[in-house]
Amino acid sequence: MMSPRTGINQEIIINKAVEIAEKGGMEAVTMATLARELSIKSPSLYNHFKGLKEVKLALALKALNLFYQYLKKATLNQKDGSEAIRAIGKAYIEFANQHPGLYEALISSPDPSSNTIQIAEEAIVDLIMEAISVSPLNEKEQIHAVRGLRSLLHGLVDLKRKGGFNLPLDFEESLEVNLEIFIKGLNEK
Amino acid sequence: MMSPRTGINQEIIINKAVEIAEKGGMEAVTMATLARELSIKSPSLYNHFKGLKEVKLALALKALNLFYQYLKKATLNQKDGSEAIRAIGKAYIEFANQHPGLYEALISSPDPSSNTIQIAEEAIVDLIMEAISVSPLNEKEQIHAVRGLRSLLHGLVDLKRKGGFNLPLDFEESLEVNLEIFIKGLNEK
DNA sequence: TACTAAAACTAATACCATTAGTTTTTGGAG
DNA sequence: CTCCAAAAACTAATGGTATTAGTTTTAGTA
Repeated sequence: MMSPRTGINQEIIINKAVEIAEKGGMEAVTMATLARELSIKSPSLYNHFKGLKEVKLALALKALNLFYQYLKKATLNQKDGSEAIRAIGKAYIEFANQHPGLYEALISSPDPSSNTIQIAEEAIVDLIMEAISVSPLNEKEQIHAVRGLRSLLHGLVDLKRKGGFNLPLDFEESLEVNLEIFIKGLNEK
Repeated sequence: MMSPRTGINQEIIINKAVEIAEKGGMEAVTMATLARELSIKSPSLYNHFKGLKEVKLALALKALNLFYQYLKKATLNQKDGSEAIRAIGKAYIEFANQHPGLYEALISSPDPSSNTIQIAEEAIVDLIMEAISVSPLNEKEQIHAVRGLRSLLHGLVDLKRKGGFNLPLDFEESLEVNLEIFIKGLNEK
């Protein structure tokens, strides 16, 4: 089906990229590192991807889908609104803690306007929307609130990773307190 | 006082780095670009800074102080808690919109454990703390809430910049709705 | 078995940061 | 007023990165 000389392919490259991102973060995902780890020379990678950006885009897509699966699992057991929000918040931070490299990959897509990326993001947004749609807000406000919850969670992850939280105060507790603040604010009309 | 051959100095370099960051983002802040813009050769920069990381640290510090001044001004007119939170939130997003390169610089300090950086960050945290200290939360919860507000605002900025908001919905409105959710959640016990 | 196309390769270019070693310059000491 | 030492510039070189062009290898298919 693929004719002559079946060697490395896109899937193999992206799997290796996942591995490298998990070990060393996005900074380690380079054509040079990929080639070394795959025991080929870096120009050979251009037979499969146009360049590093395209590799990172495919990696972002893979990471987004893994992230979605993780969040989905966490919300499977039917829960009411508040519980669903807590479950999503907890899962979001768990994923980012356990897979910092993948989280970095999915958040720093080199081309956010890409169709495939937007579709994958939409699935996550829909998941969060379900949890929030129980609130007394109108639909527009609910979409704003989804942005708010995503921003809160991403902000917590990103500021923590960048050393923005210096006071000796438990991070998990910060998550819990702020989820409660968000839930209360959402339901108090 | 500085003896022989007074040429370029740290201040001049950082001012140019600010200029470059404002125009082209942190990606454009390189030793090569700095040297070109200052009409010197890049190795000469090493007479004034140990390397690019040190330059970026000094730039982050400068950006943090400018950011602090901006937020400070926005909260000068004595306001009650909720109004202060709205003012800080608005100013935070304004600064990030008007100076995306500086915001990027201050948030991506190459060494968050640096003393000078931590002191500058603390000033900003204190500013936000003042606004939040009106709430009925205990002190520990208030610190968590400061983290929450910072995370919400940073998340909004960062997700927007990275193309994370695709629905045709006004960004400023997202800010306003989520500030109200936060304020309500903060005050409802 | 031979051809073809994919996938590897080598070689080269053009960036980047950084180090080592050399030259230039100039304020202040004599 | 001269000279000298130290600061700040320079050149040259190394090694890292992405990428392009052109060549060789290889394996499935005709």
